[in-house]
Amino acid sequence: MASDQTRSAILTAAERLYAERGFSDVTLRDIVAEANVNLAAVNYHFGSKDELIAELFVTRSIQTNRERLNELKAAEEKGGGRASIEQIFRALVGPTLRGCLGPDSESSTAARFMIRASIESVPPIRRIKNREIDHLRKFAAAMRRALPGRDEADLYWGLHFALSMAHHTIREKERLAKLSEGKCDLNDVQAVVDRVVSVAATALGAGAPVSKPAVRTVIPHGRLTRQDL
Amino acid sequence: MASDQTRSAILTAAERLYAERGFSDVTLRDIVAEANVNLAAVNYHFGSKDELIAELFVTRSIQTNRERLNELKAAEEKGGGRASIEQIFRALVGPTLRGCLGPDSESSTAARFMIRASIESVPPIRRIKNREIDHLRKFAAAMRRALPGRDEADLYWGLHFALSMAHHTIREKERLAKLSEGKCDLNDVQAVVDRVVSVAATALGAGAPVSKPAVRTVIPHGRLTRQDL
DNA sequence: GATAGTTTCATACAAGTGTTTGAATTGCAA
DNA sequence: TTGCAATTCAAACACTTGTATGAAACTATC
Repeated sequence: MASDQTRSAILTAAERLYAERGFSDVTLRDIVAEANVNLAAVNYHFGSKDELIAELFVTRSIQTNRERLNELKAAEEKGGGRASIEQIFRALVGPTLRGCLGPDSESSTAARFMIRASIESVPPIRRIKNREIDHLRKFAAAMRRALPGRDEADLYWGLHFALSMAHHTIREKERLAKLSEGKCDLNDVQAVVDRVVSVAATALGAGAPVSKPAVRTVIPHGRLTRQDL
Repeated sequence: MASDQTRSAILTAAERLYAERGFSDVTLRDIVAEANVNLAAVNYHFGSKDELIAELFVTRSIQTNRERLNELKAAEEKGGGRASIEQIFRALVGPTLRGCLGPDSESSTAARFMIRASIESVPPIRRIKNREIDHLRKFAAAMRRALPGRDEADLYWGLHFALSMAHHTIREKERLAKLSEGKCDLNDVQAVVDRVVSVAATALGAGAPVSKPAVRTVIPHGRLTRQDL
């Protein structure tokens, strides 16, 4: 099984290059040059370029989804099996926004990679995103528990809008900063999360948002367990 | 000047193929085969593949932006130089949503092309989108007139969220339909527009949304005036 | 230390890409 | 009809791309 040295060198180099220059501008030859490995190593270790990209994306997605579910679970346990709608939305959009915005989003390769993935959307990543539905259903279920009797469509629209605001903020953060001439502070992640949660919750006719801190640890790339995402 | 027949045949074929199969799957050879013209015609008439894509996108963007501004202007004139925040949001998201959602979005090549452009985001299109800021500033100005004294950042966030919900709904309409198992009706465009406007306006602390019909005419492709977009 | 399995390597492959070329053709005006 | 510019065309160009190959180097086991 050797040291996996080559394998993780490829992952690290690929993530950095994709984060910096985007998927369409980076070739396998760029990656192996950066990683100081042979060209054939990519196909040997990953099978194909697309599988390499998929593994990069899955690794980061697993982390985000785990954080989301942890936060949701914590909120529900504290509330005796039921979380407030604000807590649910916070668990949904918090991890993503904290990961892709904020002070270290410029320095963190993982964050910049995920932003690229959000903007460019190449085929292997699209395929994975399509499997995210099961994950979202868990949040829909939590919302149903929080707002019983509420029209189902309203709940889904609320979930959808919460994700809309979070993802679009990440995708277009530069444009928003330029448009607002810096008046919208995208570095204050806490405030951004509060705002998104507040708007999403208000749209559902719930109360005012609550504030809550959170931590984030970064998974290094390595052999992947891939329990799906 | 000849008949421009070749030129518009290329535009038509390109838009259809891009709409159907996406940018990454369609080559110039596919396009010229569909258009029954010579391969070199693309470079002769457009200069490059990217300029062809840019022209396709600019044509449709001009249409959307014109509709937006017309609707905004109409609302402001009716309100004596000041439109309500709901009217402003409606003018902003209505044309896009009507164009990309609704019954004819499956049949309309233009609509499917714009959805592709929203999902895939290739370089020439990204470059054009970056120039959209001037256009958005006009809406920011209208919002300032509608809600004088309101914090500037709030206004920009409101504008941003309105666009977030509209664009994300277009991008992920299939996922939302699947997630909600059809409970979210994306064919009722009027209702979708109402919902987006309502949420965006509520987020700004304004009142309930108003309802308003609108018409849409499709510009055929042809020689482009390109007064920017 | 021989053997079997894994990993690395240089190199070639095969195909597809947008673009260019220069000659043919067309259309229109003088 | 002639002349000239605009357009079309077949062909090739010049690369880049991801992938495959088969020998070499390494590693661990017996």
